[in-house]
Amino acid sequence: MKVIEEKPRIRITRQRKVILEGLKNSTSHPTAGEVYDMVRQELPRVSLGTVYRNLDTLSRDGHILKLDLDEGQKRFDGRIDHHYHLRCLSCGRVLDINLDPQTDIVKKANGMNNCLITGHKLEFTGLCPQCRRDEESIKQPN
Amino acid sequence: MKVIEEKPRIRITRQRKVILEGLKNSTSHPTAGEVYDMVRQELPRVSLGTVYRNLDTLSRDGHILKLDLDEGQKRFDGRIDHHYHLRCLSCGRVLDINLDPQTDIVKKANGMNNCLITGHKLEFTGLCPQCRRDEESIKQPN
DNA sequence: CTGCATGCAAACCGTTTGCATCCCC
DNA sequence: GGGGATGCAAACGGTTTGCATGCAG
Repeated sequence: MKVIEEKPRIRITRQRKVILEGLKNSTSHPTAGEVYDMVRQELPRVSLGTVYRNLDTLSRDGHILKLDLDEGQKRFDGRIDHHYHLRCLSCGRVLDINLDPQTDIVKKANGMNNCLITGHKLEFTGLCPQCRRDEESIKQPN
Repeated sequence: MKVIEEKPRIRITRQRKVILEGLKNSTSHPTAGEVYDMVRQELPRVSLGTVYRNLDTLSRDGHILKLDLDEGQKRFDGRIDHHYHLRCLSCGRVLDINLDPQTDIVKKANGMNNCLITGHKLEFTGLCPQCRRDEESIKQPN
């Protein structure tokens, strides 16, 4: 994961290393608070402000993604290629949806209203595999 | 959409009437604070709490939409059919995008990951017509 | 050794809520 | 008249920020 070395602007601190590696090794799309908890296990004296500042810096420099899904707080993603998410309405979990970026939609939308569309975000809602299974087993017990 | 008649639960107060009519006659997707300002012109003694409570009630009952786009605060929409939005990266304005709901995408995504997708939200980003024009006139002055 | 990054705590901002009063039905 | 709705103000939760100190380069 030679993400940081290529951008000399950012100073590599222990806090940053832990945050970035934590996110790269996770698919859980944690909130800032959850990242804070994670980092604290390795660096107990880290401050929440530092976590916020670094999540900001790292996302601004393109090392991570800052996700703003339909809930109060933001989430962070170590996977930075353009992809979509599902938010489970039952448990709140956020999962990746492996659907190729739908550039044709952007093309379709781009003609309308004389706008110039440069990006898009697609958020799915529904049930994650676990909750789906749970729900089905309630309705149809063996 | 006989939404109101079937739900006698909501009491029709002056505050609610002003909020709802204001939203129905607008396409600007105002924030709660902007709705507050609008209502205050008619009911100067209205409280911000009341505005929040009513925006909540009205959206919960399906009379308006609560939008959570990628910015700090939520916006509200008097148009309740499923449609998409563009957020202008230059001026922050939010506009409707008249693109039919892309149900085929949901179908495509639904097979993956064993999820059960029940809804989706599509947010475009780019330049609104005004800002697009402004930008072009800067680059290519006559 | 320089100045960006940190820890700490206070501030911030959008939103929610408790309570006494009001007013719609 | 009764109970939901209001105004007011305080509280809340996530996030940001000012400042003195620390540490990476």
